Amino acid sequence: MAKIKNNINNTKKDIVLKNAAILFRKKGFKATSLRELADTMGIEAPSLYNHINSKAELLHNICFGVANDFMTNLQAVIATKESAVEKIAMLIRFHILKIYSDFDNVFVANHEWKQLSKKDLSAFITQRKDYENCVIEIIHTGQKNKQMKLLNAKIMVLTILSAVRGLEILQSHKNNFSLEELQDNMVEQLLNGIVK
Amino acid sequence: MAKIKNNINNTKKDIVLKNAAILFRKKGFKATSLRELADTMGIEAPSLYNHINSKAELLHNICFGVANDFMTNLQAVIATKESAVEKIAMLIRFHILKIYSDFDNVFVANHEWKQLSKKDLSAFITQRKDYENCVIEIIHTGQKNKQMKLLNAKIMVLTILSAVRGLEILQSHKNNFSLEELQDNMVEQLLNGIVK
DNA sequence: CCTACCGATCGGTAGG
DNA sequence: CCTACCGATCGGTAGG
Repeated sequence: MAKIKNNINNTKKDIVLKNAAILFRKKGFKATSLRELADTMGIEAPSLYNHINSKAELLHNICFGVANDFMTNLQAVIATKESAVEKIAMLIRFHILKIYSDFDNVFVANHEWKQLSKKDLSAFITQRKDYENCVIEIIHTGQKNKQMKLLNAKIMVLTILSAVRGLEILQSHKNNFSLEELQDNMVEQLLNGIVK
Repeated sequence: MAKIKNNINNTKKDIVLKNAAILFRKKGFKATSLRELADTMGIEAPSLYNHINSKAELLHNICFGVANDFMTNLQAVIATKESAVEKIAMLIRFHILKIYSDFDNVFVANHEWKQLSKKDLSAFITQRKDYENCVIEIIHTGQKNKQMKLLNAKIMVLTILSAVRGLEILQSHKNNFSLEELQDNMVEQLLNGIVK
């Protein structure tokens, strides 16, 4: 009988990936052993190799999975007819949505990518750079259209991405405010500031 | 002859700490071995123990050193007679100054603190929480004085601290803009936004 | 999916 | 500051 794959976590490999993301997020990639990971599934460490090829592969799948999600969304946002300001708002909202709904994977991609293998690492950095350059382009458009201030566009993007990527404290605050409240407040602050 | 200690990097322990910060920043705490660290000084690993007591002690000193710097500055800022808005601007400027002038230590404190020993970890988290609560208090004052918008104060602080703490990409951009430009742009964006 | 086990590497100690 | 070495743990393999 052939196994039916779908996008929900149900293959064994998906479960391994999900549990790996949780452990990598809590303890870090290097500090997580495959024995611990196997423990979360009630199996022995060598049995993991029926589902994966290496520990590095787990981090690879998590980091590039997240990176692809963001890149896909970015391209969809760029393709819309919205204004530059609205596009930036959409990006901020998506970052917060993702970290809210897919916390472990996003956190690991944001904090553990340095542990990727040498080859993966350079590909990941390139993808990040591409992402940032696309956002800078949006800002440039907004500045040409006189929608946005003539601040340094690189710094503007660094600030926005740094703010949305670094929301590590979120988990403990998750009960304090809803997704919408977080999105609305952060979009308002990053676009229009906090001073009256 | 007694050794004369001063605040500049010149005792052997200071050199160990400085080199440790560089390695921890580049590779992560767990991924850095004491043998590598010893290599940077041209000595063998066991010789490190003439200057330190454990690997954990290195991370402890880095993280709490940075945390104390920020806490000291925060108290100085709070003690001034400046407005709430100006106080927040001062905090943002200090964060950027520190990450600019003391990059390795600040980066490690921001990204590797989860690897602290259990006891250190809870103390560090408490100190962070205290810091955030103090900043929230400043925001509340600004809101009461009608200087600041009535956005969620916790989210405002999370956003500001996330933005200044996550400036990891800074090192590669260090030649692209000066400290003052980075400070001015980020203060303007975080306080007044990027939309005209 | 298991048991048995490997070579490598780790933080750290003993003793000088 | 060194050499010699330790027990523990790691990612991963062999073989069933």
